[in-house]
Amino acid sequence: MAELAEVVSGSALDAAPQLLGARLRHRTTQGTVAVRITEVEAYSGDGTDAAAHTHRGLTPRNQVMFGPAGTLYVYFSYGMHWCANVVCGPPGAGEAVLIRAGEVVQGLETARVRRPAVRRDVDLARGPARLTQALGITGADNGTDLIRAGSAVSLTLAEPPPPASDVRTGPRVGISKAADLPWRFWLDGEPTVSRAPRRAARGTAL
DNA sequence: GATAGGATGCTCT
DNA sequence: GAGCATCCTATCC
Repeated sequence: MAELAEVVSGSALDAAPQLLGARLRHRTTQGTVAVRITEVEAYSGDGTDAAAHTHRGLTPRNQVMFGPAGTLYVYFSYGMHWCANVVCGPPGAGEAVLIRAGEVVQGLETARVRRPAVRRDVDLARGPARLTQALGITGADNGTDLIRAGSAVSLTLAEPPPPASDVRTGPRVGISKAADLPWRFWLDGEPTVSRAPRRAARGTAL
């Protein structure tokens, strides 16, 4: 099986589809919650991606994204939401994969307590901000090493990986720049995948 | 079911 | 001061 360190050391675009099906786990005093990742987006640091946080260079907020691959990059968005990314590429590349949605596979009770307004379990982590809420991830977890055993937040690749025939790709969601790039990846048929605002967006096979 | 609009505060120009 | 990698509620089919 592919090693996580090896996967994330490649470009975000290469790593993103390989992170589908992986498990993201957060251990806290409240309990451990884990999700199986069903939807991701790649953000490139090669200068062509105007939507990437690193597009205009190093800032205090995005410095983690310029760090080593396999690090958790958490940022605050819209004044109320946290979003989680996995840093990819060599140090200084400024690439990351946004974790957009997942299925809660461990700690269901804890996730429900954190998101009491949710009626259906498939909505617990459907959307990037919902996913961090269900896992209990906040800015305090920014910079966590996802590869090191013993970290509060850890990432484990799917074994076996999901078949390529189940992976779909299409335009990213919720951005205004470089919105035409098909750098969103998700698992076909998963009810936990967040839907595109408009148009059915069935996506294309990988 | 689909869509529109408000909430809310950090980040960078 | 403008712009967000969003979510939730209300309202209308």
